[in-house]
Amino acid sequence: MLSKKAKYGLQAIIFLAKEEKKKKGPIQISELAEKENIPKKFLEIILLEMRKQGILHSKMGAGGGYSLGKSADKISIGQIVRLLDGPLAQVSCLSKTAYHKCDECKDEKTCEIRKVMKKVHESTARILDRTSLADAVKGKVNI
Amino acid sequence: MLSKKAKYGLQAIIFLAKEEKKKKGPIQISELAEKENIPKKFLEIILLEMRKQGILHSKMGAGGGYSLGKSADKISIGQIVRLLDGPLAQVSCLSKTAYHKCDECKDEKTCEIRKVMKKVHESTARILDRTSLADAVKGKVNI
DNA sequence: TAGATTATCTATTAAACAAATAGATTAAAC
DNA sequence: GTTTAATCTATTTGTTTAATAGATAATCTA
Repeated sequence: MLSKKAKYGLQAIIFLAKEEKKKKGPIQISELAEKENIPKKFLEIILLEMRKQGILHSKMGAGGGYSLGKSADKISIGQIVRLLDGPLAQVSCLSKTAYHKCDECKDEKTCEIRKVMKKVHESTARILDRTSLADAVKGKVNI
Repeated sequence: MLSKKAKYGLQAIIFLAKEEKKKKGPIQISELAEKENIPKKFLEIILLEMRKQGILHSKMGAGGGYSLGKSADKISIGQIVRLLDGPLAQVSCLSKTAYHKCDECKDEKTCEIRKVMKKVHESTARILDRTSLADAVKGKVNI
């Protein structure tokens, strides 16, 4: 399951991507929180994390707010989910972004669990990394 | 990520499936715990849950222990994971076994997050539901 | 330059969940 | 009736999730 954090983050960035098209400058946290029904303070934390990764851009002060940090077709859904919820892999020995040998595992080569989850991970990563924010907004999912 | 519970459970049932072939009667929790390096008391809980679902069978008293509750080709990996870690779906509105409307969601039909995660869920469920315990033990994964 | 606006930082909290442990009880075999 | 092994009841510890509060820093406008 996605955490609320990841869900809120996705909702927010999708909202921003849609606004981007209207060319009306940055959106304030409070507006975003209200429109998407997300607890404001929690949203602050989430947006900040995305900004630190460069997928969002922010501006302080009057007339400030949040906007996309790069073009929506350069942001993948996978990147967002990994950032907010951690690795996509079901077992850490499969993660490319955060590899870590499983504690109990005797032999990665013969581990049956790993073998099954490898397929799951591959198909998940494939979909999420190939589908950009721009695609998602259009309702297009690349398999 | 799989929880330790699910990982332990899979390790244990795979072990049992392999033993089944040797036709040597049930395996005791303590042996299982030792061979697979799983905390015994924790393993008890896990095995019990699987027994209650009918995928394991147990026998008390001397000479007792655990064995598969049905043939390994009638147990899917998906069933085990769902049992121990809950629904496979990334968002509850996609789960067939535990459907639940998302709190914040305005319209399921147009939700972009749902649309992407639907594909992920479909491919995950496909793999895990089509791969039986017997397959997994053979190192075979059905896509 | 003062005041308003808006993001950012530091800190804290409550509740839920994950992971594990301890001890008593029940069922079966011999 | 003693031994073996699963089962039940209860508790504990630590971590994570989700959220809130209040102070601070940057930017705009009048």
